[in-house]
Amino acid sequence: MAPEEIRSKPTELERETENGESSSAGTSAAGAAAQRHIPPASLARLPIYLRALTAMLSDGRERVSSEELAEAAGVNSPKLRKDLSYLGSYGTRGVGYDVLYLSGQISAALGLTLNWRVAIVGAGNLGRALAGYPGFGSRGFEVVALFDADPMVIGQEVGWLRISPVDSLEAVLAKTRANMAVLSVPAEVAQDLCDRLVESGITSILNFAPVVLQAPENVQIRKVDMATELQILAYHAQRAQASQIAARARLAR
Amino acid sequence: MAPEEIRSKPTELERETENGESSSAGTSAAGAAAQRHIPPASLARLPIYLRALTAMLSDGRERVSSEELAEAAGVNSPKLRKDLSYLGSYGTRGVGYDVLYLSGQISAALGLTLNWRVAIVGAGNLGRALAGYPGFGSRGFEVVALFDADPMVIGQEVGWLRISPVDSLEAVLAKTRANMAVLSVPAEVAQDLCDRLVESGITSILNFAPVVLQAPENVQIRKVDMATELQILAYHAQRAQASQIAARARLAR
DNA sequence: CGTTGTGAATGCCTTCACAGCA
DNA sequence: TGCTGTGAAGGCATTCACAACG
Repeated sequence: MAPEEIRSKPTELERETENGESSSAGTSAAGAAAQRHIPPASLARLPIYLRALTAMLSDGRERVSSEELAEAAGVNSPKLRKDLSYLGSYGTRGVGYDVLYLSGQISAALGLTLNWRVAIVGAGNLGRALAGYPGFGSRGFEVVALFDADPMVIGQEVGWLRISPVDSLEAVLAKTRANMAVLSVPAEVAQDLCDRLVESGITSILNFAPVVLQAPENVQIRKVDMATELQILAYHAQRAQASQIAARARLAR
Repeated sequence: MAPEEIRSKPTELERETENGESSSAGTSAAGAAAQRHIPPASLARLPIYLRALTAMLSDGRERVSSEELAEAAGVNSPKLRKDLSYLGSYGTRGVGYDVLYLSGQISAALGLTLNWRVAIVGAGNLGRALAGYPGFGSRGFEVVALFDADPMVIGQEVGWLRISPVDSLEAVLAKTRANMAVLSVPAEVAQDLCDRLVESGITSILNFAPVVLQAPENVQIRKVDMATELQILAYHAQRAQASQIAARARLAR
């Protein structure tokens, strides 16, 4: 359980600055993350950096500057450096960052050294796409269960998994010791299944259904919604179009 | 082409306040949106409000207060009101909002009254899931083409569409007059296809591939990445776990 | 009288410039 | 000398309280 910290550059590292509560003497942190809290906006970019670093690693790259990494991640370099500074000082001035070391540190900060056991609820095209997504396994995420309600698909195999009946949700979650869930079900049943997941002790849910889920606040819910994204694109496209028309009208005048 | 404005409460509406450039005399706006610019954070929430309103409409609901709508959308009511205020004053003090009217106004602001013709590139499980997604058609988005590179799937039918060879991308985009694209292809080929889309005049792209795409800045790109979302969940779950362990350690002391 | 619309205050995110260090 | 790490400044976003108004 307690994740080994990936090291390769043993410099100053120990930081005892707790996150506010329980200050005073060193609680010394049972191996795992006693890191201070990362601002949400920065947190959301860390996976991007990690992905870029991983790509560099497989290219055999050993060092990288903030400038290059920022470019690869599509941000500017001061932003990148500030983001990394929330984790610690893992670079070398005048040189740059060690690719392997930095990726290890980001992984640790994100908690990817732990074993995440993901249950996917809903085995339609989307659920199957997710189950077969290669990006999962490579990052400490293991899909341990796949559910559906349709008797026609229950029992089918997808990759290494057999689709379980959603009736047995609670039992299978317990047996597989899943600690995360992905909801890829129709909107109408999403809230009900969310409730059952929460009831079963799941506290991290990724929701693909186009509804706002209600859950206790100790449950972390994130949503992915392509309709929303398309609508935002439509807004910008419409504006671009409108200002083009306006420009043409100005010319014609 | 020029979208009809959905009306049902003809009050003060005309706003000529252009977005900065081209001020002076009334350019009078060719029917469409001459609205002022909406802050990104608010913009991202409008689709959620719209979805909640649509659900209320189909429940036969006619009026709603900011409090109720906020609840349904998972935000607090001052935030909702401020967001709506960027569009205009569409409520009635002491009463609330007309559900139909407000949803029409949000749709118009987002540009959903125009016809968006979407091409989906990549017909794997994800691409098929997207092609069959019911949320598209209902919001002014029409899937007009579906591409794949695999000779085994080219020619297959998905819903009303036949899968086209990606070799004919440019030709089919032109013929179908697509003005938006969704990329649901493997990461390795995403940038190449993005380039071809841009070359063909597409300026709005929704990217599901786990790479940062490079494109000219007049091209709007949005990304959806489940690996990123899961990693953010992992971060929070790990923290919750860590602070639980810390609490237990404090008790044991 | 109840609910919207909005200035003002607060807090968070980003940018910038440069100090600090290998 | 060159690149990282970070305080300080500026710009958005959110919150709040209340004025405006049907």
